[in-house]
Amino acid sequence: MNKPSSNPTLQDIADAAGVSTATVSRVLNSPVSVSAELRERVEAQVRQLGYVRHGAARALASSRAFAVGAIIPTLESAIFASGVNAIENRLDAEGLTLLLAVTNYDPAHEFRQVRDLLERGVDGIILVGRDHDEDVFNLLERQACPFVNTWTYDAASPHPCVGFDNVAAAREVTEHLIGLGHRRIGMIAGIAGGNDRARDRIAGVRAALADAGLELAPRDLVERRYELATGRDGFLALMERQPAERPTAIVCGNDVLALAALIEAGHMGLRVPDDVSITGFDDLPFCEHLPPGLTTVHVPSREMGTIAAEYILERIAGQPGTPRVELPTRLIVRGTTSTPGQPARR
Amino acid sequence: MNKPSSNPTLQDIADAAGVSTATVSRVLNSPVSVSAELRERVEAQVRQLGYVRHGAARALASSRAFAVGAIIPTLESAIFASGVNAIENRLDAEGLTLLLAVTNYDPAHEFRQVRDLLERGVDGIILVGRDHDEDVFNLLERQACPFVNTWTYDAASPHPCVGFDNVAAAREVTEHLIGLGHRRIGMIAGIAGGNDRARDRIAGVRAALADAGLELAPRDLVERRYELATGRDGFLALMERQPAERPTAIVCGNDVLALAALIEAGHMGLRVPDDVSITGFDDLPFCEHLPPGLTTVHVPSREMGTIAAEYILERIAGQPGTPRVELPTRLIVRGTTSTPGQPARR
DNA sequence: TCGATGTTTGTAAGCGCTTACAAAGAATGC
DNA sequence: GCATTCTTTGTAAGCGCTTACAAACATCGA
Repeated sequence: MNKPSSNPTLQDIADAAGVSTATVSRVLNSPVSVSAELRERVEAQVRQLGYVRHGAARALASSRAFAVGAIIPTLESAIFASGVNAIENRLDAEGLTLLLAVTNYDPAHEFRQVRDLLERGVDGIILVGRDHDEDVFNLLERQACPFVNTWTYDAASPHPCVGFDNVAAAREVTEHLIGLGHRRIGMIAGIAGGNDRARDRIAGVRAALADAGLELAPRDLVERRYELATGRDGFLALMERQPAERPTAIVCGNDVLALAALIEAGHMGLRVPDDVSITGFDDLPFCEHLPPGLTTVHVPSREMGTIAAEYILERIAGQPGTPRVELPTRLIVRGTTSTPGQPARR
Repeated sequence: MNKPSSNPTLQDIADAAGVSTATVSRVLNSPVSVSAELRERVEAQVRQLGYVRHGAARALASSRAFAVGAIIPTLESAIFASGVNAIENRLDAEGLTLLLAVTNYDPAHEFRQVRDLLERGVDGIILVGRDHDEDVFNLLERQACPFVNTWTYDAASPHPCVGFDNVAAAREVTEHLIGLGHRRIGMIAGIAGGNDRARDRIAGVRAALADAGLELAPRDLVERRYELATGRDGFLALMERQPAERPTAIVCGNDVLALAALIEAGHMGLRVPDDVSITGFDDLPFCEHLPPGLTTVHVPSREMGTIAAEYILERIAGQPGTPRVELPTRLIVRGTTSTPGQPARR
């Protein structure tokens, strides 16, 4: 409770405990290498003086920041919540701090975030997606900073990634619809520019349709920001035609867009799935609760976060790590999809 | 494109430009104090060599980290998205980085996050709510780190805060319901322990009821985590009684709980607002889209974020700042509330 | 008992930057 | 023209820590 003029330093602890700063440093960083007696004396002083490490000095001397950065596109939805939590848990167990940054889907902002993180000396960086400014990769490589792309898996990518195959997942959803008998399928995609997940999902829908001898007509594809208002607008654009001109099923780029579609369908007086089937992507918590249950793709975010964190930890430890990990997604069929023109299955 | 053995340092730039490290430092930090000629020469080398500042060294030498930390409870909902974005924008304009951390409503975790941020030397910290571990405040004060509580306003608090009066806001919602004729009002609150916002909102409901000579019966109040599953369970607990025994209106601690209530009401075959009125809190984007429109309390998160960031900036600049700022909330009446036993107003 | 080996601790040299201070030169006033 | 002031630049001393290395001491086998 006594207040020194300023924060105590290692030296202060050392003086108070009658040891050298080296010993205090050891007590803090590798306690086993110090005799029990000194260790206790030092720890007592650390507590007594309320010592708080000086991270900058530590980072400078050790050239390790004991932190890993993660840069996610948005805080607007819960998409990244469990992934980020998993990353944090894993890092925390290793004594590392997670530094979280948000880009709001702005590449220039992402570049700045990466640079800021690098300036802070983070030991590794976790990114979302594989579409990043060329400068981002240059910087990362120039600084020899371990990094990994997540939420995407691309065997052909030159960069490490842990995620899933968005093309295959979107293909699976579409095949589900085709299997139900849908022949005219529309899509409300995310904005594809600069967003590989959005682009891959469009490609997956196209591929499935092509396999069935069908196609995604330009007028049946709209791109919208991942928001309710824009999603509703997208649904309206697709469906405000003569019934015969409309798709009978709409694949949405993510669950938010699907929710928007559901809402707008209700607004237009269309029944789901009787009049139109709707699918989402991500399997956010609300999917199972919203009647009639949103058919969607479950994404293994928690696992993805853990594995991404582990990869970075391995790289930090000087090991090569597994640079490309593919995780499975799972189609979750609920109540928003059914045979065209038929009543719901549940 | 030539690759030096390791990252260039200030010294490397200085050598390449034929100036001293002091000059390079000045070019980087206060360009105006350097002659145009030297400045250009230095900037050219900075670009040429791809120089990236060494934040730790900078922090150590200047005892400024050029970063501010923000610690939020969760990433699970969009509640903090706009507030955090606002903080980031404001800090960015000042050349500071936002370091974001998440507690998941765990006080022990919050303490560690604060300590980590302090170790990283952040120049300020923005917290959510005013309920924090005693140790958190001790640490903050001991380190003389500027901080501010947000999402709460308490004139009597010994700590700086910028936010709104949760008691008054919840009171306003309740008065709205009482005004509509409701006499038996139930509440699905957030978990009050360790969460001042949840507690204040309960107090607000109680106060409004008391003013009208009513009360919140113990059986009409349930506390639930802010999740759909738990919220639905809460609604069920309140409503699975004989009609005469049920509240006619349910005040929910936030929009997620209200959405859960809406869903569960549908599930139980209760019409909203005809059979039961429901209110939320936060005014998340979905409120206006979900039919019939959720009556809720609009929270000025963006403004709150900006003002909190500005307060911290002032404190960093050595000024006192305005330590307590109250922002207004706004009751947004939509379709989920009406006279008890009456059809919807829209 | 002695040299070899292992363990614990201390000494001190930086890590890359900022900044007080000094120095040198340019501008100014009288 | 010279003293004074202002502007620009350089010199060098740290900031608080980690860690290679050395030193001191204990342990052990032969």
